[in-house]
Amino acid sequence: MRYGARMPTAQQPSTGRRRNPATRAAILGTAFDVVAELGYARLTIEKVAAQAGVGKQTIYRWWPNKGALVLDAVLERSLGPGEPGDLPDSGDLEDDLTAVLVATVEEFADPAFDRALRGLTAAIIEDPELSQAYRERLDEPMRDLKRRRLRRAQEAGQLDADVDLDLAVDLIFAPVTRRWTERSGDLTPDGVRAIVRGALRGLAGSV
Amino acid sequence: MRYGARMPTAQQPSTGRRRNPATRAAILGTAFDVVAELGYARLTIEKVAAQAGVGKQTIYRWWPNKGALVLDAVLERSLGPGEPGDLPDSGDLEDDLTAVLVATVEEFADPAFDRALRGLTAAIIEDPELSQAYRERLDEPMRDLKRRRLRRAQEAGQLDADVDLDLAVDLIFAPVTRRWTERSGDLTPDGVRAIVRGALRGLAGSV
DNA sequence: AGTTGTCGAGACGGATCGTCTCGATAAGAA
DNA sequence: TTCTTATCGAGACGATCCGTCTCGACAACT
Repeated sequence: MRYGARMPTAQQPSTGRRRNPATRAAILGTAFDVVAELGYARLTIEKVAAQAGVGKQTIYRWWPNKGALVLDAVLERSLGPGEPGDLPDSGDLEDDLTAVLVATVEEFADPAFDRALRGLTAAIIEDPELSQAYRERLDEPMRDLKRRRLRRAQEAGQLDADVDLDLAVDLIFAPVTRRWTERSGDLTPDGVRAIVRGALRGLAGSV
Repeated sequence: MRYGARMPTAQQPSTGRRRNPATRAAILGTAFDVVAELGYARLTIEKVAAQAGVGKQTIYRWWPNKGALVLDAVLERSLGPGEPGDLPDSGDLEDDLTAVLVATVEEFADPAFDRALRGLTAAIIEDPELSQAYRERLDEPMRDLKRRRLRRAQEAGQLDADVDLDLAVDLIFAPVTRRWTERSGDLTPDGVRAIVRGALRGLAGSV
């Protein structure tokens, strides 16, 4: 299964009827709704097709499987048309990172978004190709924003100059993701701030 | 679906034929093999039953669904009969944590174990009840070992006395899990050591 | 000897899979 | 315009798997 070859964004051939953007939008919108309501395991192509008022073949023509469909659905819905802007930069790194993570946790609190993202995550874990597509289209762009904010912090002298930025991103953001996926651990604003503070100051800072 | 009520460890009634432990073992062993070969999505109860030489009903009698079956299969195979011993304590916290994480990464390198654990993780993300069972039977016991090691480090003055141990566990272990699930990031011994060092010293340690 | 629960086997109706074909339609090419 | 090509909705198809149910054999305790 190759992603990117017959993906929904494949280029048009020179002749023939063109793809209907409204159909694409209806499919992705319905796919998001279904995964948000039933989760990934109980999402079926037939259900999406019927609920979107679309033939099954129309879905199979553009997406190789459930995972690719859900990835596009989540991308379309969560990111929307706008370019992702930079992370906040108030001058206080700890405050800014906490704000970003609190906003993330608030998104998880929306049951529809929570279930949709869980569905996508479950699909990604088992499918290396989908995982790569996710990385390139969602994770890596977000990571880039985080790295940029951290680099500014280094320039401002708020972060050690020699720390690897990918390590820093993982240290700060991975604990929140873990608490979310495993449904255990403190995800309140205070708990999130403690993670940021711990990552910045270190667990053995005063010894 | 209630886990723990008709789980495989339910107590025997006073009379009637007893459950065959060999049958249970055959089912769990086959379930592990199947999820290790095909992954969770393509594992079916029918396949496990046929391959284990067992009636479908025998599986449905003891496990409510795929997820519960795979959880037991992984628990049985990975933990085995022995009690999980304590984490190493050489006196050097950084070395010990690095060793534990390197061992974890080496387990991920076994394709069978990798796929089985991915299958279980995918199931857990979408099923709150299964996630709770996983937490109680696998995650929390492991977490306890980690907390104990960290507490000894506090007593030895190698860790700040006021840090929350659950926060510490997440900071140290979550980054490795993230790199594994998303298949991106440095999982070499050096990369793992960098995570431990970063968590202990902090990203803004010398500013 | 009687009771009770487990076991392997497989039938069952239903859901969904992914492929295939159909007739209608739209858009560029000749 | 006319022809060619691709998309669209609809649904038939054989296949797999779901979860439930029933059967006859068997084992363990009363």
